Amino acid sequence: MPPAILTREEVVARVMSVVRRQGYDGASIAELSKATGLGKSSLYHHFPEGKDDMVGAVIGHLETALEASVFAPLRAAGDPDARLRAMNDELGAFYHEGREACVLAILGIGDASRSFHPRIKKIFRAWIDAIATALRDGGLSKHEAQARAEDAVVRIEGALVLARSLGEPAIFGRTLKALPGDLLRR
Amino acid sequence: MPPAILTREEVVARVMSVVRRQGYDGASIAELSKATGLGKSSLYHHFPEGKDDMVGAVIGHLETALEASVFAPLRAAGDPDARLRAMNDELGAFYHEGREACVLAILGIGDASRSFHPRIKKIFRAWIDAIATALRDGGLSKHEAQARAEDAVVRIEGALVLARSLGEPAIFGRTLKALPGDLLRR
DNA sequence: GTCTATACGTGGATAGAC
DNA sequence: GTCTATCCACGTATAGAC
Repeated sequence: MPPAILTREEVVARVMSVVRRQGYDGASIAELSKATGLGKSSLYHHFPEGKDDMVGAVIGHLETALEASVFAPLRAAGDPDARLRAMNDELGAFYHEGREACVLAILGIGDASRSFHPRIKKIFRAWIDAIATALRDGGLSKHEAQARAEDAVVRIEGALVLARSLGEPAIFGRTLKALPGDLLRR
Repeated sequence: MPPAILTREEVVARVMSVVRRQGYDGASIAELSKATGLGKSSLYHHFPEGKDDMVGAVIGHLETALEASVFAPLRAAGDPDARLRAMNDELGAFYHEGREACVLAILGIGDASRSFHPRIKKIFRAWIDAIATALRDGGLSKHEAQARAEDAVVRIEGALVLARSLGEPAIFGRTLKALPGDLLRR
């Protein structure tokens, strides 16, 4: 196979796609090889520590991608309601309007991938804090902003679970749509 | 090993416990054997179709247990607020106050256990419908009751995801506590 | 950087004695 | 109903040629 058709980013994206659907244990090296178009040995060349390395790269991607496209805009200046709606747009795309599961949830729920929990935890914390910042700018008290931000992530994650479990992606869209108003209500 | 120390129910409960923590693919037969105290062959004696049979029994248990302890009480006569609080009590115990993950979510999110999706779906639907019944009795319109009931399950599942991902079981308790008031608000 | 070939453990599942 | 022993496929990972 010709060298380097895919960039590392694209490879990581495809690994993520498999982990999303199959979970950590279900994402076999053979599957990842097929999904990336790289032979097993090529995968090990790029990720010397093996599977943990591959999944770790996925988390690394999430850390930077979510920070750039979701968290930073939530903390930036501007109308809080608009910032929340911008988050919704990014999430809608990221989760394919509710058709794709959340890697954070898949890795966060189980004991299997416990070594990743600290990083998963940090991402969720950063997300909650970023939403809370927007809500404070919307005039809510520090305490109320934190509580509602937590509830926001709860609802987003829950909507993804239910959307996939029921085979009704629309649940995710409905949940997102209600968020800005509910969160900023006084 | 002496015969029949555990009833079938207890065996199924232990299988559930492993699936909850390890997921479908992560729950190996060896692990299930250890958790139940039954040798591999004994497990296959009780569940001739193998792993799918074991997990299927877990779902069967959930179907009857949730119906009896959660759904039926939600639909029964009585004060709607009290019925919702009774649900909370059951859920608190069932999920060990947020320390245990939801088997329905674990099996519902991924593609691995796709054959179980129809049954998972039915359970979630029954849950939403039962909550909606309580909310209609609380004076909400059919449409509003259905929408809020869906949101209730969204929040419960999301709270379980976040509680485990953050290692903060208390998130689950807080979410449950807010539910009855939020759902019945006019 | 990619490949083929392979090592070695563990996966799910079965045979057959007791 | 339980056990020991075993089967074979597939899991992760590595060796070494190109």
